[in-house]
Amino acid sequence: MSQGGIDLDTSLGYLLKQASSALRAAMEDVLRPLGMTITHYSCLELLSQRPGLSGSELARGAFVTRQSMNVLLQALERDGFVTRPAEAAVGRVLPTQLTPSGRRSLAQATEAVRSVELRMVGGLTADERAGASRILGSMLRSLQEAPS
Amino acid sequence: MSQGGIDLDTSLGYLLKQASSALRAAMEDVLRPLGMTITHYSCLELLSQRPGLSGSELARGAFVTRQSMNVLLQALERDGFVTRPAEAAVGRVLPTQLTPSGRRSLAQATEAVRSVELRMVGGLTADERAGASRILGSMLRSLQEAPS
DNA sequence: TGACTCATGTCAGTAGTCTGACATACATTC
DNA sequence: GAATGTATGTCAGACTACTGACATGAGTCA
Repeated sequence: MSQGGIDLDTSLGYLLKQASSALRAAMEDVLRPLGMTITHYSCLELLSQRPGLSGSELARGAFVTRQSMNVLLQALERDGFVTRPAEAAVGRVLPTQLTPSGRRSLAQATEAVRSVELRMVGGLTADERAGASRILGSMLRSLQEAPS
Repeated sequence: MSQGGIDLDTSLGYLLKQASSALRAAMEDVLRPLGMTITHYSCLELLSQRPGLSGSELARGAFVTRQSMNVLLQALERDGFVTRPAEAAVGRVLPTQLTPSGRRSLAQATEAVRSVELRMVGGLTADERAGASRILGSMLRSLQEAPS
């Protein structure tokens, strides 16, 4: 039987949460002037790199439920940033595409987010960045395994 | 002028978000059977290690607003997990304490969360854990600096 | 002392996300 | 072919955490 709690000063989990929270706050700060939320930006960025993604796939990529993504997609479609076919060609999947307007909107946001990411890794060497990538990947895979 | 978006496959920011999201999901999975949310657990764990913290300090430690923490504290007080003086001894600060009941409730949650953290760092060597701590700390400090 | 700034606790309203539910379409299995 | 399981899109309601706002108390400085 272990004694005592989890030492927050040395816990990797708590540090991970701190870093992630700071990143989220920094991204919100630069996206707010553009009238964009993080989920909003994530959706456009995903569509830019993987055109034709379905709503469910976008939801997984942006770390929200497909219901939440659906609400966002309807707004983005209404505002002319994305297009979806009225009916599914196969199954129920509705492949989504960026419009030119959506691409323009994304371009500003990408620059803003890039500046945040550059600031975040600014103090790291190339080796440290590679190490961070490898270690975070290992932590991610371990967490995704079946719980003991 | 930079061209193209942010490559999600190599972005440290996206990887950080993935890892944090997986950690959150894993913690929710083990805390749900105990009828506890992450914020709920975080509040108790903070109080265990730093008795007498104010609501605002707890909010910062748990990464929520002081308004949200206030709602939670009122519920925890009502249910007998924490106690707060009816009036502030100095300023407006209401120092919060765990009750024995709160301590018992926390003990189970701590074990559950510890198992998640152990699984997360299970594939890492001691050197890698130290490296992760140093690198995440650097990223956190960089993000907390004034925006360029 | 008085003006100013800052931090805290709290109330109210709002926005974003979640859970629950249902219908539909494909894949797998017997 | 029928049954089952899995994945998707969507609607509705509930909930969580947020922003905005206000009052109060302490510290700072002229």
